[in-house]
Parts: sequence; structure tokens; C-alpha cells
Amino acid sequence: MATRTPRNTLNAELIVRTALDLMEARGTDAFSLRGLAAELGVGPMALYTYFRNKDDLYDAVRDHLMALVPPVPAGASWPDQVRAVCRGLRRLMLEHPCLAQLLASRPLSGHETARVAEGLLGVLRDAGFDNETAARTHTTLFTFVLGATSWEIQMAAERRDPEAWRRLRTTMEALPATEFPVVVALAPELARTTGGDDQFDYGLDLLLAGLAAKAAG
Amino acid sequence: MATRTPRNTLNAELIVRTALDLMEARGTDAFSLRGLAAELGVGPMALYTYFRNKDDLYDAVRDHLMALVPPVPAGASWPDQVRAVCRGLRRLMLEHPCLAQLLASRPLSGHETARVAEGLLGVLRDAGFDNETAARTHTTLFTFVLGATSWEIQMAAERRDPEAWRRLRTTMEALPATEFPVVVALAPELARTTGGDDQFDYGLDLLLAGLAAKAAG
DNA sequence: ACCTGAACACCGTTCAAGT
DNA sequence: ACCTGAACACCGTTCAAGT
Repeated sequence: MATRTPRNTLNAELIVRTALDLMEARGTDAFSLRGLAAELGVGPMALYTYFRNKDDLYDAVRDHLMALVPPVPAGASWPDQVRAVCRGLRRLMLEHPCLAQLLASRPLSGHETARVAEGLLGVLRDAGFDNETAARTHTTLFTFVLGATSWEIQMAAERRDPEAWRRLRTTMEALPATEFPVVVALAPELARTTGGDDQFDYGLDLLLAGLAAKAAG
Repeated sequence: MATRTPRNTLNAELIVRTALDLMEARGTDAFSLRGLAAELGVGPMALYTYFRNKDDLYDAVRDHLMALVPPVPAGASWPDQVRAVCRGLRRLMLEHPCLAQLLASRPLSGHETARVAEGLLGVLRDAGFDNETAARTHTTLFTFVLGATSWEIQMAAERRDPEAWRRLRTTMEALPATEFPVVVALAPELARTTGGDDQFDYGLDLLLAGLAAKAAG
């Protein structure tokens, strides 16, 4: 939009911030390099001076967001520290839904992403887990948070589209109770597990209970 | 491709099977309705007679694949039954990588998808969990399998692209050991947790250990 | 180094029309 | 009901050129 931007006013930081604003305002899927360039008042190719391609820009936006993951709280027990990091990451994903897609579609890299990993891995090592267990646990926790929160965000987005939501409810209610007795009987409970703090903490507590058993045994 | 297909030879089943073949052969991201129509020898708009839009076709392909999730093994303990269902779903996702994206991007619906949910929910109810716990556990297990396996598939795809893989290794090795001592020290172990049966079973066993504690307590 | 402009090879979907 | 053809409003990226 707007008028043409004069030369040498563009930079990587501005591009990343504008990209993030655009994803937040118009939706992650609607984001395009052409739209971003228009918003910045430059031609699409101007962006290629700062980023190799679209994925490269995605990585930069992701790292920009990962800087907002709060640090590990000092002086807490290790399970509470793990809880804090996982909840902090989930919270950030809920505040910036594009982060879910950015984390899921690209391998981890970048300074701020490493910082988050360093925090969680440090907690696990200090808790006394050996290197392999710490690494396995880190990946398990990360993929759990990513999977659970991505799903939550996806379901919330579906609920926002009234037409899609109506169709989903219709097909759910049309399921034959003779063929799917348990799904039909538990439909209300299932609908309540598509998201929310309680559902997330339930899964996280299962993992932590398993970990505690491992640490004790 | 090929020549023009005569009228009335098209049907939903053929479209779904061809779409799946195309996703498998050329990659999920490269899939397009126009490419599918060309493969079928029809105009792009011919598909709209059978599917409302691209998402509607995606739902059909997903349900087509979910039919291949093996049934719950009878006569096993409930933790082994849970293990079997989760492993079966993961195995299918690894065999058909597009399933990961199809599950993650759309809400669950369809006959075969309901069948899989019915199986797992039935196991949990028969294990003695109340309705809410069964529903919460089902969603937790599903999002865990989805998150862990999607990540595994994504990392495997990245490894296949030599240029992207080289860049990833380079940035990992360039991380300063003074700022990220634990990440650098555990880099070999972390690289080994990006996938594989052991990594998946480790996370699944944590969840099952947490569940067992809950069932006992 | 930084950015433009035209071009290439695509997309999903609407609309009006044909059989 | 089933399918076509043209059109609309887009994409990411390459390439050659300009400052």
C-alpha cells in the first residue's frame, strides 16, 4: 500500500516486523511476498536483497517471535520450570498463531530459537537426566507443545468460520450411534477437549508424571 | 497429461485415488487441482462437480487414508492397545507423508476418521476412565502422535534436500559454545532424536506411564 | 549494494455456457 | 448432472537492467 518508499530505508528488521503484522492482520495463509512488498511500498524483488526466498523470511519471523518466549524461572523445581517453559511457548503461539505454522513447517534454527532450547535442555540436565534422556525429553516436550497447540489454534480458527463450523457440527451429529457408540456418547466431552488451559495441562502433567517416575526409578 | 477423458468416467473415488498418487509422487506441497485435472484428462472445473473446493477434496483423501489404520488388537492389555493404535497411525503417516499435513490442517471428520476415534476411545473407556478423562486422553494422544510424527517427517524431508541440510548443519555448528553450552554439548544426541521408533516410543511411554499412575491412584 | 520492471510458469475459483 | 472455456485476481522467482 501507500506510496513508493525512498531508497535505503528498507532493512531486514523492518521487513520482518511488517511481515509479522501482516500475518497477524490478514492471516498466515493469506500472507504473500507480493503483499508484503506492496505494504512496504517497494517492488516484490526488493525483498530478495535481504532474504534468499520466502522460507528464509519465515525463519527470520520465527526467530523474531521466539525472542518473546520468557526465560526459565530461577529457583523453581525442575517440573515447575518445565511447565513454565512449555506454557510460555504455548501462550506465545496462541498470541501469535502464525508461530504454530512457522515452527511446524521449518527446522529449528536461529539465535532466539537456540536460546529457548538452551533453557529447557539446561533444566533437564540440571534435573539429573543423562544427555540422551535430556535430548529425547526436549524433543518430546517440544513436539507435544507444537502438536497440542497447533491443533488448538486450528480448531479455534474453524470455529470462527460459521459456515465451516456449521458443516462440522452437522457431520458430527449425523454419525450413526450404532456404528460409533462411544464417539457419539462422548461427543460433548470431546468438543470440550479441542483446546484450553485444562486440556494442555492435562497432557503436560501426563508427560511430567512419566518423567517423575523415570527420575525416581 | 494423457488425452481427454470421455464423459461420465469421472467419479469421486477415482479423483481421490489419483490425488493421493500425485501427492505421493510429486510431494504434498506441489499438489494442485489444475495438476490433478490434467492428470485425469479433464478441465480444472470438472473436479468441482464432485468436491466443493480443495479443502473438501483434502478431507476425502484424508478419510481414504484413515481407512488403512489397523483395528485395535483384541485381547491385549489397554496400554498395549493404546500403543498399537498410536504406532499404527504413526506408521501410516510415515508411509503416506501427506497424511500428516492433511490431519494437521483440517478438523477431523468422515467415516473412517470416526472409526479410528471410536477404537481408541473404546479402549480408554473399557480401561475404566471416566468420560472426561477418556476424551482428554484421546485428544492428548492424537495431538502427540500428530506433533511427533509431523516433526519427524518434516526433518526427514529437510535431510533429503542436500542444500538445505548443509545450511542447517552449518548454522548449528556455528552456535557459540559460550552462549549455548548445553545445546552445543548435546548436539549429537539432539540430532538423533529428530525421529525414529525409539524417540516415538520414548514419548508414548512417558504418556502411558503418566496414565498408569492416574489409573492406579 | 540496492532496487526496478517485465516476464515465466503457475495457482484456486467464479461465471456463463454447452451437452 | 456433468463438464468446458475464458476470465479474474492472484502467486514465487528468474533475469536483465538501472542507480
